[in-house]
Amino acid sequence: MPDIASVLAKAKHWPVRYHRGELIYYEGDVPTGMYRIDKGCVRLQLDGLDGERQIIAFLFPGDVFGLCVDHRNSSAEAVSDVDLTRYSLAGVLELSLISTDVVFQLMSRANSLFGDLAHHLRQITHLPATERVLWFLNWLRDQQKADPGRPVDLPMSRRDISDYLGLTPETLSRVIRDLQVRGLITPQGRRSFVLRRPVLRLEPANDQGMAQPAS
Amino acid sequence: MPDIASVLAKAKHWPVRYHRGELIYYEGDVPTGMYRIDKGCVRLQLDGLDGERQIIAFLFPGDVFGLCVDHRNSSAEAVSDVDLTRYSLAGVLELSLISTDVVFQLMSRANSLFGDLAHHLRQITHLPATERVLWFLNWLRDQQKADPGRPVDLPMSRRDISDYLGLTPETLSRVIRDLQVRGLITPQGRRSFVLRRPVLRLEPANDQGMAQPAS
DNA sequence: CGCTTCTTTGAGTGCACTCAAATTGAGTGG
DNA sequence: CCACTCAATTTGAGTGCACTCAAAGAAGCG
Repeated sequence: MPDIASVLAKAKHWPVRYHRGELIYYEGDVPTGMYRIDKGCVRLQLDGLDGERQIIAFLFPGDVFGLCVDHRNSSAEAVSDVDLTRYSLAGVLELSLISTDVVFQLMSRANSLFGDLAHHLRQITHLPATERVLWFLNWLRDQQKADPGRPVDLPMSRRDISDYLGLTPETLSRVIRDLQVRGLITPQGRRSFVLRRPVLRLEPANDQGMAQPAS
Repeated sequence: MPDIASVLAKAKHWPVRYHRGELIYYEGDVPTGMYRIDKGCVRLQLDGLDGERQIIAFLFPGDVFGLCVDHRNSSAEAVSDVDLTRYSLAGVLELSLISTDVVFQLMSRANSLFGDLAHHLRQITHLPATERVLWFLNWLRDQQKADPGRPVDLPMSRRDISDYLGLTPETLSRVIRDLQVRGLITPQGRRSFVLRRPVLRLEPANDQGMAQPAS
C-alpha cells in the first residue's frame, strides 16, 4: 500500500504555517482544503458558548486532517507553531477518479480517526482520573516513539490536556503530583516527563501504593 | 446531491436479516461488507474484557454503517430484529472509479458519523446525568420525526442507554423517575415516553444548539 | 522588573457511584 | 390461562471521587 503523502502528491498542494494558538479552521466553516502535518502539533476541538471546550484529538507530524464535505465537523487550532501542507479538497476528490488508492487511503485515515475517537470516548467514560492521565502519557510516548528512559514532551498546555481527558485543570494537576510521588513519572521541566517502564497499567483497586513494595 | 441508496444501487447488494441481540460483526474483524438499515435498530460498540461496554452509536433505517478498510473499528449488534441491505466493500470501492458521487457520499457519511461521535463525547463529558438523558430522548424523538405529543419509542434496553450515556443503569433509572415526577416525560409502557414540548432546554441555560447526532 | 497568564495547592461539597435487595416483566411449559 | 423462572429494572442506603470556589505560587513576555 503506497504512502499517503506520495499518493496525495499529485493533487495541488502548498505549504502553510500557523503560529501557536492560531485558528486553522472553525467548526461549521465550508471546507476548501485538507492538511497534512509536517511539523508541530494540532488539536481538533468543539467549543461551547461559555468557554467550555472538548478536545477531540491531538495530531502530530504525518497525520492528515480536515477531510470534510459539507462543513467542518470540528475546529482545528495550532497547539504549537506548525508547518502544514495544504491540499485542495476539489483536487483530492478528482484524484479519486484516477485510482482507488486515494479513496482507500483516505477512507483508512477517516476510519482510524473514528476508531481513535471511539476509544477516546471509552477511556474517558470508564477510567478514573489517574488512569486517564496514564493512558494519555503512554499514548503520547508511543506517538513520539520515545524509548523508555527518554523523556516524553508535552507540546500542549495543562488546560489542553484536561479538556482532552474530560478533567478540570485542578484535578489533572493533583493527579500529576500523585504520579510523581508514586515515582511513576519524573518531571523534566513542566512540559516533559520520564515515564517508568511498567506504567502501562495500574493495579486495579490495589492500594498498597502508599509504601512502594520493593521489587 | 443524489440519494446514497440510489448511488449504491449499482454495487452488488442483497438483503440480510439479524435477530435481536445478534452480532453483525466484531471489532477487529476484516471487513467484507457494509450495510444500510432498512428496518430496526443497530448499535455500534466497544466491548471491554470485564463486560464493560461503550455504545458508540445507535443507528436507524436509512443509516449506513460498516465502511471500514483494514479492520472493524467497532462491533455492530442488532438492538431489535433488523433488515439490512449488505453491500460488497470491493464493489463499493470499484464504484468510486466511475463517479465521484460515491466517494462524496461516503465521505459525507463518514464525516457526519465522526461529527456525531465528537458531539456525543462532548455531551457525556460536560453534561450532568439528567441533561444527558434529556439530550438522548430529544435526539431519539428527532430520529423518529415524532410530533410532540406522540410517544417516542425506545427500541433499546436500559442498559443499552446507560452504556451509551456513560451512566449506570441505577442512575439512569433514578433520572427517568425524576423526569416523570417533574412531568417532563410520561411513560407509555416501559419503552415508550411522551415528551413535554419544551423539553428541549432545561432551565439553566446550557444547551448548545449544535449537533444532535445523525440525519 | 512588573505584568499577565498558567499552574498548583487547599478546603469543602455534591453527584453519580457501589453494594444490596425488592419489584416488575418477559418467556416458558404445565 | 396461569404458575413458575429468570432476567431486567427499580429502589434504598451509604460512600468516594472529582468537582467548585478561592488563593498562592511559578513561568512567560514585554
